[in-house]
This record gives sequence, structure tokens and C-alpha cells, in this order.
Amino acid sequence: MDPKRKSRHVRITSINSSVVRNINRSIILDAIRVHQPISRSKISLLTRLNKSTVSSIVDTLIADELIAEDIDRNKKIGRNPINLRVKKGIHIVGAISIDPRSTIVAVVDIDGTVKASVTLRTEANAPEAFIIRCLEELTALWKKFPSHYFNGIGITVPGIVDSLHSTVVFAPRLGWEHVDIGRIVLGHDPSIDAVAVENDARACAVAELVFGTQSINPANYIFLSVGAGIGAGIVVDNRLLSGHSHAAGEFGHMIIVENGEQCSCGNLGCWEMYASDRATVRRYRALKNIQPGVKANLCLADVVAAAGRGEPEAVEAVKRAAYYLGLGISNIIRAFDPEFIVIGGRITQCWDILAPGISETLSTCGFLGTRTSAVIVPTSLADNPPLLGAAALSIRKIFTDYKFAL
Amino acid sequence: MDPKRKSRHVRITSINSSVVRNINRSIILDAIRVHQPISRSKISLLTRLNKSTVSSIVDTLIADELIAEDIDRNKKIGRNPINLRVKKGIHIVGAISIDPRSTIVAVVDIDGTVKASVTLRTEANAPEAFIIRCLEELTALWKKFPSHYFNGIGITVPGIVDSLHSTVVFAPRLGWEHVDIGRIVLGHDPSIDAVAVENDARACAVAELVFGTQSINPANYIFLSVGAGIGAGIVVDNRLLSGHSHAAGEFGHMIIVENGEQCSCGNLGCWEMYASDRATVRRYRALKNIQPGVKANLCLADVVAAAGRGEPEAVEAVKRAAYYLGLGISNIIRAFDPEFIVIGGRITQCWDILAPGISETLSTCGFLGTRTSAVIVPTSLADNPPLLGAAALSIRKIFTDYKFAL
DNA sequence: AATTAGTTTGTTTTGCAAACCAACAAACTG
DNA sequence: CAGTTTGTTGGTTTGCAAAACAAACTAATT
Repeated sequence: MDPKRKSRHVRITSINSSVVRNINRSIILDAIRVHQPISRSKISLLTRLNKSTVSSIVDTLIADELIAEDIDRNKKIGRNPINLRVKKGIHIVGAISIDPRSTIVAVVDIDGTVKASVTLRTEANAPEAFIIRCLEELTALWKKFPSHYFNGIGITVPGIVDSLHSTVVFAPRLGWEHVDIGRIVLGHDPSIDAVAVENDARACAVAELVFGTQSINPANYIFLSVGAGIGAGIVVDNRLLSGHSHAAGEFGHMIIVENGEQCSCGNLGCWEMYASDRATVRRYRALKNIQPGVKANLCLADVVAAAGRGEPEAVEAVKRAAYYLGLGISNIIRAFDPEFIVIGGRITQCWDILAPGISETLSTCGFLGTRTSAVIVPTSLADNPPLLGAAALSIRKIFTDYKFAL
Repeated sequence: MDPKRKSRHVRITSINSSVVRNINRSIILDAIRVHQPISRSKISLLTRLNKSTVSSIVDTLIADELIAEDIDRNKKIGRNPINLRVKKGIHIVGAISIDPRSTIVAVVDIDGTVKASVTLRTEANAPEAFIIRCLEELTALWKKFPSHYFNGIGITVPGIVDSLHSTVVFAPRLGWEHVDIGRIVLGHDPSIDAVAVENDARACAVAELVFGTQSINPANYIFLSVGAGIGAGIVVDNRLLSGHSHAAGEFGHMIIVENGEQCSCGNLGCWEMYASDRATVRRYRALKNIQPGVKANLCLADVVAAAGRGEPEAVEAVKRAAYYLGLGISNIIRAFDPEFIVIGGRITQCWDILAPGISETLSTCGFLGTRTSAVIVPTSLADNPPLLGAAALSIRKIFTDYKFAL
């Protein structure tokens, strides 16, 4: 990409011609991404930009090898359009998805294709050394694609992340506090200028926008990540909500039962204590009368598998999870009134048990009886949503330089 | 104002020079509003717009009589700046605040001064006739200010409002459903082109931004309106959240107690059943052992008055309200992670009892022990927040033509 | 000939940079 | 001490560059 293009994502206080160009460029590139294949003419109609303006900007996009022409002949009357598509196999991004157990390092094409990946055991007790290790693995992968443009790295972490400063504020499950990933990456290799660090659930929300097959209207939409904890990525008007201290959407510690079970956070009755994977496993153990200590490494995958076989205790455990998920989701709907809620996590593998349970709870929590509720769907992202999320963080920067509304 | 200026608040799909001008104009006008008095030179530094650009735009603002020059001499070195201020006594807006009991119709200056007002008894059973009645009252008031520019009408309604279509979707306390206020106003007087209808709590949130004295950072902020029900206006990145079906922030029916008290909405354990004014009055009656039927019109004002006198039962009733308010607020903080939560409603009159109770509950719901929480403050708006909200809806349109982010 | 796609040319709007003018205070000067 | 010089800040003028636009043009197809 043209290195003369100034660093984007800077604080804009007013509009000048260069900002105008960049915004319109983003608008056109995004229109191509969403509507591809599309002709210059159609873009002009869609964006209300003048045909000549579209042509001029499209020229720069072709020069940057972000899009490619593709003359296909159709039988319509008039001159055949020159179709424009996002160019694959040219621009790649690095993606690192950190989880308490394992970390995946990958190289991803801008259409979401994982071109290469390695899985590492997470060494959380030495964050800096571990992140550098990941970067070295990434460099090794990247070297396999010498003819590609490298467009930055996206990193997802389960915890509270200050994405503006690329810093992990607090990640209890990793034991990390104030880990400045941006500084570590730049210290390791000053040539890497584009690092995006984000909470895993939020990155999933971005991925669902960038890659998701369910054509989600980006207006109001929440990605709910159900795992060991419960987190969420909230998208409002195409923008990711981050909150004043980067903790928006930390629904796991929403109080759902007054004076309920003691949570590790110190509160009573947190949602996590009732609807997380751990809660489901605990409930399953109780239903099966498995004593503590016995089958200590029983995990949600086992419950899901058992439910798949139709085992009554497992089905019941999932149904109870569905009930409590529904309870919390009803509160989320009250708060945000989203159009969609996309649920991610292993438990979505028994969607046929989960979905009716959630719906039933929501129907008894029907708001004022008449309101339409949000549509609840499982994630459409392939095997590893957080990894695609990490990739999406960087890819979105390519497509949308400027967030602007209305 | 120059009638040649094109209708604002239209859907923008791309940027052209006229959009640039309008955005920069809004930026400058808003800078003047927030930092007044301020010189052209300071605006240039603040906005990074060129001095000549600032001068040129300021000229148009002066021509539109939105701002005025004000040469005051100070002792600093160098040429004395020409201070710019928002011009008062020239531009006015109409404000109508509809409540189940009474409706206030007013003419408000752009600095928030109520210049004239009338209070009507709300005739909710005939919405169209009643709204026309309000418009006639407003016209009568408006005629008292013949030399002023009239900048549109803002209307607040307790209920779910589609502000884009100026329609009341559902207002149970008024018994209104699908009342197209925009159509009614236009049908009555086609010359009125600027009508803004909004939910009362949301309008208050806007008012707090436009008039509020506590210099609120508009990034993340929630106005919580506690009354017969509980509603909220949520501001994120300077933008009002409205939700997919215009019901974002309808916290009153958030479930706070599993299998709790039966609410009129059909659910069990809604927040309103524990923290609204009605709940407080009910609790007070119970504490005082007042039988049903006796003192039937006892209302929150009485409880507040009693608490002010230090009556133990009243103090206890307010304390219980504070506890439940804190419980719900903790969930709101989890969801939005706001910087401020501003509380409005009659109960804030006993802030000295309320605030410690809320804080205490929040401290026991401390998120992961280490996180900073939102700042809870009472509203700074004068006597009638919803009326100022209604005015703020129209005033904001004058100051901020385009909502744009980053 | 009709139709649709895309380019070229010249114009308009806008913001920008630099030089300029304006107004003031403090220091300096005869 | 009056007048002048210097420095500093505020605001305007002038010419220019970047961008989008409109309209006329070319291109390719039925």
C-alpha cells in the first residue's frame, strides 16, 4: 500500500480535503466489500458520489492492490460493466488469539481465509516473553508469503483491554494486569506499526460484521460469548462500544439473583454463576451425582456430547443453562434493544436444545407484551471465533479508516 | 437564519464540499457554545481549522445571528481578542413536555431560559385534539416574541418513541399507541418543519449535555429517570442510543429479582417493582402500617417531605429505594460502563439519604474489586427536566447539524 | 439507434499557507 | 515624560491546491 498515505486512526477535530478523500475512499472500498462484484457506475448510484470521483478513487484502490477488475460479460443491454472485487491473496494480516490454555497464531487473508496457523501452549506467567514468542512464530508463518502485503496484527485477550492504547488492563484468567502489548510488540520489532488488541468477545463482534454470513445489519447487534465466563461485544451504529474504563459488556458479573451464589468477584448472584460453562458442568455433575474429585477434568465438551446422545441429565443441564441465559439476555435486550444477539461458545453446539429454552424464557419476559424482541442466532463464524476476531481487527482497519456516523 | 441553507439531518452517504462546510460549521458553533467566550484564534487552535477558515465560518454564524461579537478588553499582552458568544434573545424553540397528569407548553431561549410557559391538564384520551391544543397554546406564546427566530418544536412523551419518524410507538401511561405526532403537527400547520419527538428520559440526557452545569464528558453517560417508572437516556460517544425498536434504556422492566414480585408487564421481579416512586410509597405505607384505602393519594412528595423532617419510616423507605436503585445501577454499569450516571426524579430531593445508600450497594457490587465505577450524581437541570429536554431536542439541532464520530 | 459504462475537461467549493494589517503592552529613547 | 520601537497576539487578505461535481465525451454492447 502506498506508504505516503498518512497514518490513519488519528484524532480528527475537523474536516479538510484529505479527510474527505479518506472517508470517501473508505466508503467506496466498503461498498465494494459488501456488494462485490460491483461496477463503478453502481457505486456512484449507491454512494451518490460523482462518477468521475468514483473512478478516481477506484484507481487508487487498484494501485494499492486492494481491489481488482474483473470483466465478465453478461447479456444486458448497453456496455458491459467492469466488475470490481476485493483482491484476495495479496493482503494478509497476523492474528493471535490468546486463551488461558492455548494460543493460536495465524496468517489470515482479508476475506477471512486462514492461510497458515500454529497452536502454542499459553505461558501466561511471563506475558512479555510469551508475546515475543508469538511474534516470532508469526514472523515464521509470514515468511511463507513473501509476495503478500502485511497489514498489521490483531490480538485477542480474554479480559479488559484498552484497545486505544493496546494494553491489557486486567485479565484475571491469565493473571495479567497492565500488560502493554503495544509496547512489547514495538519493542520487539519497531517496523510493526499496526497492532490492534481487543477483548475476545468484542473482536468476535467485529468478525461477525466483517466475515459473518448472516447479513447482519450493523445498527444494533450484540455478540454474546459464553464460555468459562460470559462477555459480550456490543455494536451500535456500526461502532463497537467500549465504555469509559473499557469494561462495557462485562455481563458475566451482572447480578441476576438477589443474594444468590457467591462469585469469585465478591458479589452474590452473578450471571456467570448460573449460565457459564462452569455452571453447566457443575449442574451436570450434580444431576449425575458425581462426587467432587471424581472425573475432575469433566468439561463442557463432555456435557455437549452427552446431550447430543440424548442423555437426560445432560439435556437437563443444558436446558437449565438456557433458562438462565434467557434471563440475562432479557436484561440485555432491555438495556440495548438490539436487533440481533449472536451467541458464541461451545454450548451453541447443542443449539436445538438451547434455542427453545432461551426463547421460552424470553417469551415469559416479553416486554410489555407487544414489543418485538431481538433475534437470537448462533455464531456463523467457523471453528475459532476469537482467532477470526483477531484477524478482523486488522482487516477492518483496512476497509474502514474512519468511523463516522450519519 | 439563511433559508437557502439546505435541510439538515438528511441521510449522508458520502462527503462533498457542502457537507464539509456544514460539519465544520457545526464544530465551530459547538466549540463556541462550550467554551464561550472564545476568540477566533482560540477556535482555530482548538479545531485545527485554519484561521481564515474560522473567520469565514464565523462570519456566516454572525450573519445568521447565532453568535455575537463582544469586545472586552483584558490586560494581556498583544491585541485584545474579539470574544464570541452564543447570541441570546434571538433564537427560540418551542417545548412541550407531556406527562400523564399535566403538560407544559413553553418557549425557551437557546441558552435554556424558559421565556414563557403554560401548564395544561393532559387529555390523553384524544391525542390528536390534545396535541393541536398544545400547538395553539404554543403559537399564542410564540406571538409574544415577534422579533425572534422560531427554530422548531421539541416534544417529550413518557413512553417508547420513534424519534426518526416523530411517532409515539407505545406510551402505556398515556394509553397511546402509534400516535404520529409529526403528521399531526404538520397537518395542523404545514409551516412547522422541525419537530423532534423523544422519550422523556432520553430528552433529559440531551438536556444534561446541552444545558447541564456539571461539565459532563459526553463520551459515556446515562440519565436515569426515576418516577412512576424507571427509564433512561443513554449517551455513548456523543450519540443517543435508541435501539432497534426504540426501546433501549427501558430499564424499568429489567429483572432484578428472580421470581420476584408480579409486575403489570407480566414479568416477575422487574426493577420498577422495587425502585420506582410507587414502590417507595408502597414501602412507606407498609412501614407506617397505613391500611389500603386510607390516605389513598399519598405520593412520593409526602415521603420526601417526611424524610426531610427525619421521620424514621420515611428515611427507611428511601434507604430501601437506594438499595434497589444501587442493585439495578450496578447492572447498568456492567452493561455500559458509563463515566457518569445522572439521576433525575423527585426522589433526588433527598440526595443526602439516597446517595450513601446507592454508593454502599455499589461498593458491595464492586466489579472485580479493582475497577473504578461510574460517578453517580443528581441532575443539575432546573425544576422540570423533561421540559428542558424537549427544548434541548430542538436546540441541539441548531448546534449540531451532523452527528459524526472521530 | 439506443443504452449503459466509464473518462475527460473545465468549474466550483472548500480549506490552507503565508503574508499582511491591527491592536495592544512593555521597553526603550531623546 | 511624550514619543518610538519592539514583541506579541488577533484577525484578514491573497493566491493556491485538493477535492468533488457537471457536462460533454468516448467505449462497448444489444
